[in-house]
Parts: sequence; C-alpha cells; structure tokens
Amino acid sequence: MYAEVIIDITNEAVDRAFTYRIPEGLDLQPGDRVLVPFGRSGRKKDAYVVSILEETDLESSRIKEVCGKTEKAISVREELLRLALWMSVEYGTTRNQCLKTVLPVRSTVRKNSRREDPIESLLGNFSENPDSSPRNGFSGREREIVLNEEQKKAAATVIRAFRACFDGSSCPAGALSCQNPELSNSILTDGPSCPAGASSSRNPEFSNPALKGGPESPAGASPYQNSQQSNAVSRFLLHGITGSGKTEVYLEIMEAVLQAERQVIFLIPEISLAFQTVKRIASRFPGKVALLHSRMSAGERYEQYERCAGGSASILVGPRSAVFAPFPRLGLIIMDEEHEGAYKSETAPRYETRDVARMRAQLSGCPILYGSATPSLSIYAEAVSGNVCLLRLNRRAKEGSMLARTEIIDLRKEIRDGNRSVFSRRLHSLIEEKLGRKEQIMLFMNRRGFSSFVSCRSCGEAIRCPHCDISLTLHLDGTLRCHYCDYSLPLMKLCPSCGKPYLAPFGIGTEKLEELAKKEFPSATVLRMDADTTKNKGGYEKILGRFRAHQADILIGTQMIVKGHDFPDVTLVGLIAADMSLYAPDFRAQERTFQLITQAAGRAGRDRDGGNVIIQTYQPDHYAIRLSRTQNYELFFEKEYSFRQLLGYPPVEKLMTIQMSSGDEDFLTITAEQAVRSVSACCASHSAELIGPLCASVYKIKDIFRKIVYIKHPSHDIIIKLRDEFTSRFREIDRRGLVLLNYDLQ
DNA sequence: AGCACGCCGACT
DNA sequence: GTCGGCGTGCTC
Repeated sequence: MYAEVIIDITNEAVDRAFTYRIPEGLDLQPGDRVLVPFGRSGRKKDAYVVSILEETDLESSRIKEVCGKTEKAISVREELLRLALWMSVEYGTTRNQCLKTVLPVRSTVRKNSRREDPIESLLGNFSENPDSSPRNGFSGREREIVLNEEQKKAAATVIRAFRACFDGSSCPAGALSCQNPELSNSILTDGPSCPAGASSSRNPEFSNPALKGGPESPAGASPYQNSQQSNAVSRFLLHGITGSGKTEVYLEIMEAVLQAERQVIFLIPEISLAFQTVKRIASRFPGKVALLHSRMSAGERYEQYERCAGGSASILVGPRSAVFAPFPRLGLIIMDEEHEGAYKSETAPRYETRDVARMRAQLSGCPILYGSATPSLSIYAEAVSGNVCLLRLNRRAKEGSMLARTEIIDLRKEIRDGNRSVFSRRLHSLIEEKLGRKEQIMLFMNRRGFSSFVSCRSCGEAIRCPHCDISLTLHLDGTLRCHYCDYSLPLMKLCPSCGKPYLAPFGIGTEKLEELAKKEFPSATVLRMDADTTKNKGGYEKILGRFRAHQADILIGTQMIVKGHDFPDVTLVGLIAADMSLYAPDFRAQERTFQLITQAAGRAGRDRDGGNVIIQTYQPDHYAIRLSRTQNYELFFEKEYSFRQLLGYPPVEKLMTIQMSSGDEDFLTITAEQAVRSVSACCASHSAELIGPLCASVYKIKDIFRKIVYIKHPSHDIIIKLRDEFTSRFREIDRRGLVLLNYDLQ
C-alpha cells in the first residue's frame, strides 16, 4: 500500500503529492499526519496524507517509506481534507497552507494545566462590567420563548429541509456525493468516486430551494441568474429587519438539529460583537457549546476542536475558522450577519467564509442558513434567482417596540444657511433634548478610508472617474486618481460640476468629533470608541460596559459601535457624515453605506418608542441614503444590482484581483508588464477583460511595492483558469519567485 | 524549503 | 590547479 502525502513546506515548488510506501502494520487514513524522509538529505519532514493507493506507476526504487504517524491528531475526516484541497484551487494558495488552515494544529500537550472554559471566561469578562442589571445577567436557562408566526414558519421550513437531508439516507451524510464540477475535478487524487445514486437518496424537493410551503417561492427564470449554480445543497437566507428576532429562530432550529443528534456550526463575524447571542446559545444548551475566538492560542483552539470531534460539544460558536469544526455528524451551518466584512480572510487562503461554508455544507450534505438584516448583494441575488430559499421576518419581535423615526438632513442646506458645524441644527437640538431627559446618544462617524475624497461644498458632488463609477482619490502629489482604471487628473480649483471654487478634501475623524462634541455640549460626558481607544485588551468591553451602565451620555465611534449591541437607553443615533463611505474607491461603496446606515439606525429605540435617527449627508437624494431611511432593502437591491449589471461588477461578473508584491520596484514593474502582455491574448480569446498593471491604492507598504491586475469575466471557472495561466506565465518570467502573488476573487 | 550539482572567478 | 560563489533543478 502507498500513501500520497503533501509535505509540510510552504512553497509552490513542492506543493504536490508525493508517494510513499506504507510499512507493514501501519494503519493510515487520509488526513493523518506522518513523518517522511524527504529530499536528498533524507531529512524527516512532517506531511499530510491525502490519499491511500493500492499501486503506483512510480519505479519502486524511487519510493521511500513512511516513518510513522506523528501524533494522534483528531481523526480528521476526508471531508475537511477535501475542503482544504478545494480551497487551494479556489483561492490559488498552496495545499499545504490550506491544510494548515483547515486541519486543527497539534496542541502543546500540557498536563495538569486545566484551561478555563472559554464560555465562562467570556461571560465573566462581561459581568465584571459595571453593568449589573439582572436582565443582562447570565443566570439559568434561556427561558422558553414563544415564537411569533413568522418566526415559527421560518424555523419550520429549515427544520423540514434538515430532516429531508438526513432522512433514510443510507449514504453517510452524503459526504462523498459531489455534483459540483469544481469538486469532482479536484486535485484530490482519485478519491472515492461518488456512488451514482448518492444524491438521489435526498429528497428531490430539495434541489429546488423553493420548498413547498416555503414563505417565498421565486419563479425559476429570473434576471438575476448567475453562471455557476450547480448545487445540491439546501441554502436559506433569513432576512429579518433589526430586532425581528433572528436569534430565536436559530435557537429553535438548533434544538431540532441537536435532537436528531447532529451538530451545528454557528458562525459569527467577531465574538465580542455577538456576545449577547453567544450568551443566549450557551444558556439554552448548557455544556454543549464550544467556542472559538480570535484571541485564542493554537492550543486553546485545538481543545475546542477536540470537544467537537469527541462529542462533548454539539455546537461550535466562532468566527470564520469555526467553519472547519471537525464534527462527525454535522447537521447545520448557521452564518449570522452574513454581510459582514470580517468573514473574509485577510491572510494566506483569502477565503470568503460564505463560500467555504457552502462547500462544507455540501460535503456534509447538510443545510446552511445565512442570516442578516442587510444581506450581501451576492447572497440576495441567489435568493431572488431561487438558488437560496428566502425566509423573511418583517415584524419586530418585541411587543410594542417600533422603528425609530428617521430623518435625512441635507448638509448642503446647512451650509447655505450658514451652519458650518458638524452638527446640523436638527441634530443639535435633538441632542440637547435627549440630554435633558437623561437619555443616551450614539454618534457615528465613518472613519473608513484615510485617503480623503474631494467634494464640492456648494453642490455636494464628489469628483468621480469618467470611466468608472467610483470616486477619485486624492493623492499626495496633487492628482486625483481612479484605482480601477488608472485614470488620473490634477486637482482642479473649480468644481467640475457647478464651477464654484468650493472644492475641499473631506476628512474629519472621530477624535475631532469628540472634541467638537465636548465643546458644544459641555454638560455631557462623552466616550469615544474606535480602533485607537480599544487597542488594549478588554478596552472594547470596558467602553461598552461603561456606556451601558450610563456612565456617559454620548458615545462617539466608528463602525464598531454600530454592530450588534443594543443599549436600551439610547434614543438617538446620529450619523455625522453618512455618505463618507459612499466615496470609497470601491464598487461596494454604496452597498456598505446602505448596510451601515441600516444597522446604525437599528440601534435607536429598540425598546421604547420615541427613538430618533438623524442621517446627515451631502447627498440626500442618493438611493443608498434615501432607501436606508425607510430600510427598504428590496428596492435598494434592485437598484444596486442593475448598477452592477451595467458595469459588469460582482456578483454579476467575477472580478479577480491579482496582487504582485516585491521590494524591488523595477523588477516588479518589468515582470508585471511582461506577464500582462504575455496573457493578454489568452484573456482576449476568452473575451475576458484584463486591466493593469496598476499601482495598488497604497503602492508601498513597509518598503514592499504592490501592483495590481484585474481580470473580469462572468464565468467563475474561466477566471480561475486565467488566474492560473497568469501565474504560470508570471513564474516563467520570475523564475526565482522574487515576486509574491496574491489572489482575491470577488 | 533545503540540498546537490555545476559552471565561473580569485585564491593557496 | 582548487575553493567557493550562487544560479538551476529536484525532491516520492
């Protein structure tokens, strides 16, 4: 018997399978870690077994023998291995890197060192806060909550699908049935072929997500159809306005999954943002919840993974890495706040958790439930096209709670009327009113994008690129540039749209705002929360705790104050410059803006009535702003989608970003240009758009120069193919691997 | 990643 | 003539 292994060396040159003889009496399975002699030196190297072979074409004299298993790693199932190998193709990273991401790392075996239960420590951390009101205490089981009709219906639909998934299927979890071409031509060397009828054991109703009795049944044909959509997975999108009680629905469904002795992965963008949710899950299913978070050491993570594999935990709550939980009988993946940017990995395999989760669900044969008040365009497009079953929650769960009154304030008018302050007159008077009533206020300032944009204070127009529908970025040399097509022009004196000399770079940060607020409202206590004030450990919780305990009247902050938490005493949310994120050099700017405003507005008046939201903007008529006032997601989606369609942006077409980075600027420039010239014909023959090389928006970071190439095409597979083509052409030029390549697929 | 092999310049 | 630089290529 032979084992195909991947050596634990992160280098493209050895990123392939090597065959070793398995010594007599050694039982190896895919996913095991082994020690093998490698290279001329015959040094022992760590390796991962990817498959077991009966025979091989290789000359037997060339084959060395496996030394042995390194450690008794959690028996990682083939499923996770396949997931890793799929990721290496999808994201263009070495298999070794993907395996390291997916498979739990060995724990530092420490005896007698009882680690603290992460759940206890998380909740303990929070209860140390001055907040001691009993309603937030962690005591007893989550009380049985009566669901309203909408919630019941949504939960029932998912539970039905879940049952259909596993009912009478003799095929173990359908793990090996892969209908997806991306998977079947996967590099996994002759993995067990799918039994022909493997997927037919599934309920046929299942491939059509428009389930009978489902709340939504979109018609088959739709303008939102996407090119790649072969999926046997049942996927659901729970689209509920803020405060509509998505968590109750999750709990209900999880209960059913646990009863069927299956396990659940519950994904959240960031643990501190969702601690209330974590608390509820932990109290509803005491002792059955494992937890991951970004601050954990490898050993602590491993311990949690072990609980999943060993059966002591049935639910794993955690950020994106929780999608790799080694559950033997995975029954459901829940992905809360699906639209969140934190779901995208910024390192090695730059994966999109949404897609990895989908593949994981497909491999496990289990359903997947996405939840959001403001779903990403990408997932909603799939819901509209019928690939994902849409479940809606339109009612606020709590009796008597109502949406806050939302007003849009035109800052151009403020200026015309002589008010140059960051506070509009309306916001100013509301702040005073709320302060007088001892109610709390949140002021939100989007600091995103240090690169300032230039807008006209008279007409409100920002200067935009004539070739792309995004705004231009002001650079230090005084030119305005487009980061998508490299168009540039020097900064003009007069506004190109109204001719008045009121052009000004826009840029006030939270610090400035804090100063202004203190000056303007001297009686109020002001807290500021942003990346600078939450740097040290627990800073985040400290500030939130203080605010919750009403030790401050006004909380000023960036995105982070918008997410998750609800403060019962907050009755006013002010968005100081709601359109700031609108001018980011990114085609997603509008989507982000809409999400941000909608989420921020959801913070006000969750419990009591009389909540107010003030949206200050220079562009009161922009659809992203206008539609967020009424939280009209559907209309926003339609508008935004047709805009993307027009320009061929994702999710309508796929956009591959290839980043090349090197410390040698001249070499980088030459190789980048040569590589682009060399693949341009190939791209043209597929009628794919090839843009670049351009300088990255931040060209130099830490003395490393970065150039960008974009490839745009509707087909996912062609994009992948062209990426690989580009890579091999590039490596022909840069044979020594001096330039680092990074890929990002949108 | 490592390590060997090999082909050129500067030393005992 | 030989030592050692690193460019090139291979590792089951």
